[in-house]
Amino acid sequence: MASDHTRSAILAAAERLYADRGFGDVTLRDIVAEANVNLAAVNYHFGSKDELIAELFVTRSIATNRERLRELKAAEEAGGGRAPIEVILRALVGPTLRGCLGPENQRSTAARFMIRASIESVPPIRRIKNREIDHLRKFAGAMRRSLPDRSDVDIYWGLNFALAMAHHTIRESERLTKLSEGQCDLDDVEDVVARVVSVATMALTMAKAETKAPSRLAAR
Amino acid sequence: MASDHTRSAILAAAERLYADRGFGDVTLRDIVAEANVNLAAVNYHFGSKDELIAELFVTRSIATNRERLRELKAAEEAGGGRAPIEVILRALVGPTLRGCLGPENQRSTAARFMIRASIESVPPIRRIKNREIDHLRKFAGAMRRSLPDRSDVDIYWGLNFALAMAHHTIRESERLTKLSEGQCDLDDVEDVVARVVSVATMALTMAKAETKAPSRLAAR
DNA sequence: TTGCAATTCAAACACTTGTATGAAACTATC
DNA sequence: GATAGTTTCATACAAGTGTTTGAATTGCAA
Repeated sequence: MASDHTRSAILAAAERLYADRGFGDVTLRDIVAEANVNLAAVNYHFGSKDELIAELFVTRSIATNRERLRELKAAEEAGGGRAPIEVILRALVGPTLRGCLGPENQRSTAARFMIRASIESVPPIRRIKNREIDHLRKFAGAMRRSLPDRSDVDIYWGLNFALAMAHHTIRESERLTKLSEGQCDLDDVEDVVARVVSVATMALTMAKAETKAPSRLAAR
Repeated sequence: MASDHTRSAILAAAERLYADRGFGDVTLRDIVAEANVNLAAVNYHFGSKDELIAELFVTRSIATNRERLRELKAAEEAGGGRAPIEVILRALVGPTLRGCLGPENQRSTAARFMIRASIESVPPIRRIKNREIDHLRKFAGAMRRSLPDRSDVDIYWGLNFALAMAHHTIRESERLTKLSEGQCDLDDVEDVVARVVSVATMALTMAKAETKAPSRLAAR
């Protein structure tokens, strides 16, 4: 089998470095140094830097999507085709939050890599990313089944806001800690998950009577 | 005064390009081409590329912060020291959303540049960014005055979520449009503002009884 | 006009990037 | 153990980056 030691060493090193420092300032030379392999190995095994990134993203994307869907599926079957909205939202944002926040040694390289990918949107990833929309559509479907009275538009907005809160909290966790002078405990991941899920649930279940009322109350 | 035509042409071109394409793939040569000036002009007038970016960011940061605070101040004075939470939130997220969404010709280069800066977090900007925390603290103060019964932690989380929804919606507007197949109308900016403000208000005013309840309902 | 400082310009520099090359080392099959 | 195919390696390459240089040009004061 030729022991693809080099190949997987490159993949692991690349994922770790990208997760830690972003795509912007990680060079092939950084990666091969971290992986203890020769510079040319990347092009030999993957063809190009972009193809390395693409493979990394595709692999992780499939894995985490399958993981999330499994959780969702289980919840829906347990509820006879309908899962409570909180459970759906928890399946959507829980894994990512748990993988990116909390005690350092419990964080998942994969989750952090995926967050980077969703943030920086480098060309090779942007080309593939449509896949994620189909994935989100499945969640939207489950949400619709869970809340048959809400309009599609409201469902999509709720989904959007849930992802917004989760991703932004991950991205800006340092700023929130600093702003709150440590009062917001981002190491208590389950509390963070609960907060995000709670607000997203409210967004999806509360009446929106006064939503459109004072259009420009504060417009100067 | 020597007619700083070149200087301001560079600033304008850089801001426009950065706003459109991000810091990642805009080179000095792109900027000077857009500004119709010589390549060396950037280093002559600003010292370095990083100092150009820093000046751009500082200028815009001061301006938009002053703008937002003016709106906030006015609202608080009109309410005798306390402004309704909706108005505060609207002052926080309204200008940015209006500047980045809506009809193309109404979008603001400044707002789009600031969003890029808050997303990509390039080194010269990261060094200055502490300033923004002080700015957010002022909003947190107003929110605390508006909702004296809420804990500081809840205030900070509400602030965090409001910014999360606004920024994420801007960043991922294209995806939301695609996901909802056009049903979510991101050109109707006032509707977007209303939705963000509405959810953030709920997050800040609703009781949080069940928040901490089912910690790992869906954990496999 | 003359002189001097500020500005512009074309060109080159030093450096980093991803990629390509061809020889060397290794591995497995006969 | 010789041989063919795979993998590794040091090195070079071409392109792009921000920056520097020193001469040309401009604008303004004496």
